[in-house]
Amino acid sequence: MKISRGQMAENRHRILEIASRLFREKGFEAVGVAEVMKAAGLTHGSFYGHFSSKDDLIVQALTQALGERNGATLALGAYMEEYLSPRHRDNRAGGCPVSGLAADTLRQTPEARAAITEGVRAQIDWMSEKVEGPEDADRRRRAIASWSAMVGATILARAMVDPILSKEILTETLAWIHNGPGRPASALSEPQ
Amino acid sequence: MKISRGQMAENRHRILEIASRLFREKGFEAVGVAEVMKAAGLTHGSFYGHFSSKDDLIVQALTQALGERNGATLALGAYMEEYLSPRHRDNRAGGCPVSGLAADTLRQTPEARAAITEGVRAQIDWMSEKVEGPEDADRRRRAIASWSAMVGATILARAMVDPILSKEILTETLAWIHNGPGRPASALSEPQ
DNA sequence: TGTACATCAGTGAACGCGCGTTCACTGATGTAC
DNA sequence: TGTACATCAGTGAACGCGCGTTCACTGATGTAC
Repeated sequence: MKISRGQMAENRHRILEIASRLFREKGFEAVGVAEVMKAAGLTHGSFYGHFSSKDDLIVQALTQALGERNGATLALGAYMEEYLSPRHRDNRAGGCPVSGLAADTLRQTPEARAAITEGVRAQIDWMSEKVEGPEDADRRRRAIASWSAMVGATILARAMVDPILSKEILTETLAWIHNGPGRPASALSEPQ
Repeated sequence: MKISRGQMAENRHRILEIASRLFREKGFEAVGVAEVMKAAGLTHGSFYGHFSSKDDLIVQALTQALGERNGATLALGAYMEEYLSPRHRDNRAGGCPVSGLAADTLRQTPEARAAITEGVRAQIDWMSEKVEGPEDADRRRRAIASWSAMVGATILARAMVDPILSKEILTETLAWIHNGPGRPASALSEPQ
């Protein structure tokens, strides 16, 4: 049956929210259209009233997730600590879509890759402004390298079966990007 | 028809080699058993004479790829330059299985995750020996952070649709991990 | 060394299943009067 | 404001397809004598 326009907009928003979380948790390929719609409390048939295809949903969900910019209000140091915490490592569904989906997106449509490209560009620009350094080029370099390390460490820490190695990757990467070489790890606050 | 024992061992080796390349190129989920067997010049039916399941193939192929340790004979600096080169970025099928498959492996069986865990552990140990630093703990920290940055930068550079941003991620990450902060990028040799 | 036969790697058709997508239908919404 | 009807979001069965896996069969290999 037909529903109100406001209800329909709400439904679309809920589908995107749920799809975004499921994609981050399981990857694009492992999540089905029917699974998303069921989790949104709808049947799979109405999916194509909202989106033209699963690829379309992927682009929309990715764009929305990238636009939310979770911890962007934090200071850079606090943001890095949160990003490289066990909490973020263990929160794939609600975590950063770049570390959760960058490797998956690489094999998706050009539209999806374009979405994550702009997300990464915005992230690097934002970090470049916040990071310390004598010149713009130094700050941008440090932002790019730190961001690469944050994404890589998160992906590696999530893949490890050994919790000690997993935690070590997070802690040592944080110490390196945040404090630079030479500062002892014990001087850092230990999250969790 | 039956074939000789030597032929069978050759076939098994060829299946693993091809599977390893296809997995790195397309991901575990996007590569089918039939596709692997066809690429190996066999029919899909004989697959289960070599492996107990697709999950078993994934573990075997991952273990073999991780064991090959491509550039481990290079000096660390040359290894980093090669790793963060456009050549390695564009050579997914023949490239490092960690940057190619770590994000995929996270959602695989515990056996596959255990395989990549040991690969990462060996990589960190190897880099810790080669890296410069006053104490063991400093060297290990630098190895972990550099490795995280190499994996993250490779994944990000592969996902970008903008070739300038993609190259910048590689170049700036290399400059940071290899030379430390402050050294101008222009002082680096430019691969390709 | 030569022969007879058991072994078994590979073949190819078939299976059950879940996927993305389509479509005739339903009935509440929103609008024309 | 009240009524009649066109619109269209959602429903649920159905589709074609490719997947991982199974299995009866084939015929070259390897072995017992």
